[in-house]
Amino acid sequence: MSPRRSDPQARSALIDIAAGLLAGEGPQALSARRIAAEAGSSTMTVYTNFGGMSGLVREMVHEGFARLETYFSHVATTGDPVADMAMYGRAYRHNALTNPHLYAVMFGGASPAGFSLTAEDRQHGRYTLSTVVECASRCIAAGRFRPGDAELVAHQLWTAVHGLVTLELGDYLIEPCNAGVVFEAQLTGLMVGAGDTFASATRSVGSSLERMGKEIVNVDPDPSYGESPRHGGG
Amino acid sequence: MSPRRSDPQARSALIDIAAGLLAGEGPQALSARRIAAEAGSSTMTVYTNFGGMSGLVREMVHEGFARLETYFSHVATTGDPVADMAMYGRAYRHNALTNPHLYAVMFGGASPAGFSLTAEDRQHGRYTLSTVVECASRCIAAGRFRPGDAELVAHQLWTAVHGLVTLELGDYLIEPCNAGVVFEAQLTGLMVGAGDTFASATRSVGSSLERMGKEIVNVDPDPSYGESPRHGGG
DNA sequence: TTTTTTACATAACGCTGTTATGCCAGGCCG
DNA sequence: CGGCCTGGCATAACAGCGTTATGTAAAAAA
Repeated sequence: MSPRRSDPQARSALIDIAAGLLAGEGPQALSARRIAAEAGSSTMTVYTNFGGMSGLVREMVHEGFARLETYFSHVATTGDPVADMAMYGRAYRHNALTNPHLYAVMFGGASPAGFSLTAEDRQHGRYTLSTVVECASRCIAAGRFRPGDAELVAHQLWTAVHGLVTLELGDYLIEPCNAGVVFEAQLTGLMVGAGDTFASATRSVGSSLERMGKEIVNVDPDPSYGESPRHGGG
Repeated sequence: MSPRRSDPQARSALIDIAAGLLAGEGPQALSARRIAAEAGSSTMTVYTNFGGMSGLVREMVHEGFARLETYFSHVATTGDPVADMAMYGRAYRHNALTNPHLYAVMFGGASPAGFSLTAEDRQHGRYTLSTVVECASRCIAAGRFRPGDAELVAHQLWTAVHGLVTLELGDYLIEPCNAGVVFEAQLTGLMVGAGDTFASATRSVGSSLERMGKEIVNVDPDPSYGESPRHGGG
């Protein structure tokens, strides 16, 4: 139509269109032809601007993390680090529920078949959680969480909330196990589990935990199905 | 080649081939043509036996849950329900790490673009966790977990472990946050969070939790990106 | 103004799931 | 035994995908 040269807004325009398509019609609408048609151009624009669909999806993932960071930045510091932490959890879930398809692209790989994130992309995403790590540090410093690695605690919270959100988006959580109820219970349980009662509680629970071996890893119901030997035994 | 009629083993043979392809070469090898070529037949076999790729993928999901159930059945009952529960968690993670691609298909939707599970499929998968629910009941009955809904507790554990496993498979967890370390810490924290120390711990933590409002859900950094109004507030 | 760069449109390649057509081996019935 | 008929499978085609080669024309550079 109007082939203007070096249009700096072309990139963000395409990203916006792709985001709208993803939000409105789901992942299957994320095709180069569809995006180009929506933008009134040909599929080549995707390649000149992003080098291919992977590049565009990558930008959308960054956009997704940017939105998450925006939500995080809107969490008001209450002075109570534990309360702040729970708010970060709620913000995380709210972001995922508000942008379900985008969240699926970020973590679930609901994108063009052969797409996979770069290590740098994952690093970028993990960096978004530095806010949570800092909050965990504050919780520990305030004596509300037991002394330990703040990053470890933050990862515990992250993985737990991520798991619930993922299953919630996949419609795996149904009544009467309301996702919101499970979420709030999860939040409380995580705070308690990370809390200062840990040491005493470990006395009653940990003894059983230590009794457990790991012989389960030797059980292989059908070795012929064995996939890549990824399981290193952690 | 040898067009034998009504071969009841054709289905499982195709499933086996598909599972092997998925395990060996990843999700992108899961194509009707590839499977047919591997089976020495044409793509029509996929349609006569499964009605399409979705049907075959569905069967593979069932296969995945069957493997998980097998692992669960190999968890020896130690007499300590909390220890058993932790073992279920380890079995769950072990199954996911042993069959990473299959696990991704089960929950991540790493399958043909437009594929989605039926409500019955999810019900089927959830049924696999009834073992964990029973174990939670035993934990509660033994006074090791605080009184409450066993299904709720089981779902908490499930979502937490699932989240960690998902991020681990997606290479989102890196050193020094070793996934195994996070996992064991998560297990312990979950047991403590669900434990009988909950009531007392809530006294110190819950007060802050109750102070939190939910005003975060009103923050919308960029409404133009708003996706489907899925967020019902749980 | 002339040259070069470069973004884009067009068309094609190889791939995907899916479907219509036709063949041909079985089971069934006369 | 011979003819019919059902149905699984192979072949080929259709629509769509990501990607790429080629050509064109406009913007930047000389």
